[in-house]
Amino acid sequence: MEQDKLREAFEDAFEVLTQHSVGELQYPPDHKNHMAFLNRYPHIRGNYSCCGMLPPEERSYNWRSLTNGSANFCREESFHQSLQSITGNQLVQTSLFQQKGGKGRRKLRLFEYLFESLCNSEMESCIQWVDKTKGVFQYISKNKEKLTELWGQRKGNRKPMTYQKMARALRNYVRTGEITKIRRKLTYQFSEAVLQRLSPSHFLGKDLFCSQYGQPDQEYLSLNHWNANYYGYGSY
DNA sequence: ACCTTCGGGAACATTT
DNA sequence: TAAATGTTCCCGAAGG
Repeated sequence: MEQDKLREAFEDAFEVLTQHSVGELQYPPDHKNHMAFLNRYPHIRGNYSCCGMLPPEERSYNWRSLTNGSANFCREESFHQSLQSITGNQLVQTSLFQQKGGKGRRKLRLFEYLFESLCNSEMESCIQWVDKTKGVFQYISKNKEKLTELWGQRKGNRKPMTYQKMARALRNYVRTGEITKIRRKLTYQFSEAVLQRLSPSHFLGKDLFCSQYGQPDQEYLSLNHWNANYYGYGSY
């Protein structure tokens, strides 16, 4: 009984944490890891509301829930403060290159794959940060096809993925506001809401979003304001 | 002129 | 079944 509760608590905590990271998810295989995890992050105790996540049965992965979730996440000061002890890398490494078996597994999305690649030093020759804090990144012209081919393989596409096709998918992101195109060759920018989801630690210390004085609805305004500046990257 | 990059329409496929 | 999320193909434009 006690073990079941502990296990549930861990699963909640792990999911909460990894939902704000990137990639496909997997529960660790044994209970030792559960315990080690909880000991390492005792502030995360399997409360979905601690970062605005819905319980699994209510959760949907559309854009609206993503932005709402990140807004709620930013309102939770205690969780915000707790995360200060976790680096972006730690968050990423918790779930990168992993798969969640069993319930609720979802597809890896392209922007998650891009973020994952940006955090992977082995992909530096293919894609790099231009301004990590603002989520601006750039494909490396010479090797970008390697990155796209790996994406295609990972998705198990019928035909090889190309930059042309990946860029087409990115333009869909531009339409939905998840990514903006920077007026610079091969350069894009994650939207702030996407960045918050992928790596909340990006925003630690940014009073723009996590201020205790901030109003929840302001996120959308600030998001627009933030994106409105994207033409200003001509100096890069 | 050529190549690369960009932008979008449209049909189609897969997953949730 | 419908919606979400790409994937694939195509065409034309812009810029170096």
